[in-house]
Amino acid sequence: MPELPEVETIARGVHERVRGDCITQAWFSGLAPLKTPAARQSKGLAGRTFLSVHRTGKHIVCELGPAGASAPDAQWIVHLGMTGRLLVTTPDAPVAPHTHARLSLESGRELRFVDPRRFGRLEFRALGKTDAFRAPGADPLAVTGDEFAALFRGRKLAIKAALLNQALLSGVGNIYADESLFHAGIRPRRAAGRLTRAELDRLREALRTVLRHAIRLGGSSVSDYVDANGVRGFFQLEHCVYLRTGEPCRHCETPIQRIVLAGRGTHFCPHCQR
DNA sequence: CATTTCACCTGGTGGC
DNA sequence: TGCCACCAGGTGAAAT
Repeated sequence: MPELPEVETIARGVHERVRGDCITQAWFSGLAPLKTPAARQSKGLAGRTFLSVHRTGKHIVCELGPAGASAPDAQWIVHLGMTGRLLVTTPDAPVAPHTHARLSLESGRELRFVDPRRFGRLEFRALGKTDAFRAPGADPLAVTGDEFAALFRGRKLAIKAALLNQALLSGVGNIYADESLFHAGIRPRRAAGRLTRAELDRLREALRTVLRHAIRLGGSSVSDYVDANGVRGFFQLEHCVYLRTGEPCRHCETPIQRIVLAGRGTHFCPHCQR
């Protein structure tokens, strides 16, 4: 489900609702997709307070510590995979199928992780023992033009595949790769290293514009994505190519084409993108 | 090494 | 209605 704009929306929502709240108890289902064993997560989470929650790449990073502390001494890192949701609820709210984590909070609310396909990941890090979490790739909203161009230099793979590589850029997924390539007028199969500097500048600008616009609209709700409060996003209404196979291009009316690239459905306008 | 393919899961949709 | 093929926001391991 979630790419940078969706993860950003969820992280902001969770931050607003749980900051300053202390975790009294943590429960995990037997099938929970865990990077850290359940016992260690439960023990580490209980008694710690949410100091802040933010996004890094597609990861939601919860900074944890003693109540009122200025610096965190632990992190809870949530990756939502394809179908993960992070929801703040009342404790009596019905428990959705595939709920894999429930964190009871001192305020009486719960933070719940729901993930039908279990492609997500939950990780607990005690800082000092482990380094603070860092996304491997550059942030597409902060990267400079020179840095952006350098990411793709000499690479033979398709630009779409390069955009999806989190070690290069962190946060771009299938929707926003397709949408930004459309806005930059670039075919997804073009070799990344063969793009001109002007094209790369256009692509970086398209990414920034599309991602920021999507964040403003609360992300894309393609099937069932919702934010921390259970509210859907609206950016799916702005999609120009993603999941619009056969429909007319919004600029030139040419039917949108679908190919498979890097194992993912890839959508583009054969007329507007060269 | 860089790049590609596939497995990991459940659920929704559309054709027959 | 049922069955089946195919598709879906991601990513890491294995293969090339």
